[in-house]
Amino acid sequence: MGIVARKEKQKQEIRSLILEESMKLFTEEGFSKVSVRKIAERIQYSPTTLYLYFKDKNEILFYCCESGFKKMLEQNIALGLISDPIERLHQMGVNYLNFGLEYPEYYDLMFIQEAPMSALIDMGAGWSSGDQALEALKMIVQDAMDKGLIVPAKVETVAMAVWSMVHGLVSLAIRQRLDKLVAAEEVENTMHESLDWLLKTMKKV
Amino acid sequence: MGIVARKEKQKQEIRSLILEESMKLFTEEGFSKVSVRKIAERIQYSPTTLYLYFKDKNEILFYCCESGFKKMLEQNIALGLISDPIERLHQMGVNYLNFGLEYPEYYDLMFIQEAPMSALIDMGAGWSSGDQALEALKMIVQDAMDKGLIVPAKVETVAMAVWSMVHGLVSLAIRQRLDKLVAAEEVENTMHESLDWLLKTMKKV
DNA sequence: TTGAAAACTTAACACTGTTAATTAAATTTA
DNA sequence: TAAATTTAATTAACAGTGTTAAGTTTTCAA
Repeated sequence: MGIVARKEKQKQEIRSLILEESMKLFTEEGFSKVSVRKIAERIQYSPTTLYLYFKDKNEILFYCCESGFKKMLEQNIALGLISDPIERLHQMGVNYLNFGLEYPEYYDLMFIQEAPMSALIDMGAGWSSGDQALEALKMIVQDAMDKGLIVPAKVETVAMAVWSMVHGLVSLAIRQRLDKLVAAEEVENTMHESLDWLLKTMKKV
Repeated sequence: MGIVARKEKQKQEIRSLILEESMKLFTEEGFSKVSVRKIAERIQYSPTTLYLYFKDKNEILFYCCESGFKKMLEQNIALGLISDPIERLHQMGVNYLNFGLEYPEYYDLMFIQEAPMSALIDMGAGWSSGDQALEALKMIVQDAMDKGLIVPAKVETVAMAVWSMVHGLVSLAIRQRLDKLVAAEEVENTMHESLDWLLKTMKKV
């Protein structure tokens, strides 16, 4: 059975090759410029070969997305060191903003485009990495409430509010909408001020 | 000079015809399905004729966007009747959520897609209708601060926070992300709860 | 009625995702 | 080892996209 294992390994290697090159194309040329043909050309295969390894383009995008989440979660490992829930939540928000502004193409894919979600539905799979991040958020909120740092409310409600706000900030920024509210060079600063404002405001006095 | 005026009028009529049919296509088939060829077919013109009336597709989308803003602003005329700034802000938020959930394709175009913004930059024009809505938001926030109903802060910071949150709610909902946090049938409800939570939280005690 | 200007269309380019049919390579069987 | 079978990859094609250049038809003034 060694031969069948090797074949499987080779198959996985080509899959990774496709995904790696896709993600390079991503960061280099942006979401809208990534095409099946371009990916194929880069890995020196015919475009249709990709369909032997992935159902369609959406599925490729989905897996790129997954790897974006890993990238994002890495930034959050240092968070455990912060004991104060509000401070931890704040740092989580700062990380979120920074990730979005530093890797806008990834962010676009992970939270704005519908392609990866369509793939997810087609595959009948779960949003494992995304769920993990949301679970972390809910736990912090719960923790803050348990310690009486914020006014009690439904955890999902508060988590949704916080997530929506940071997502709103990043997505409006990425899509050039925030510079309609403040001068372009002040956008990033004001984004952080808005986040600070939220956390200060929700903190029980 | 009557003849030149009539010609101009005819030209405007075809422009409107293009835009109207584009918007129908929009609400009927969704943003991603709108193509130059489909619009052309519907108005019984050749696809290339559209380029005699608009620079490119983005410009068409931009004007559709503008009309979306008009639709949105209409919902807000009754707002003037509410004297309490917080209550007014709340109702404005509710309207925003409702608009986004009722006309997701319009919302997509107005706040998520980058096409209309690219057109705006190409045209060197202003975001007149969008600016108007943002101005209204800032004024309410300022009013609330003047009346001592919320903690003083930079108006732009608070306005950005509020806008980002409602935009975050709508855009995450539209892109099927919120049902990762709450069951699909509870999404709309929880969205409103999150908005309520924000306004209750930011209200000075 | 002729000639210029305006309005519109046809043909084409360079792309896109995707499928069916075909060829080439690797592996198993006789 | 040679033939048969399975697997892997490719070519050709379809139906669609936005957009430009060149050609045609229509409109209107001299």
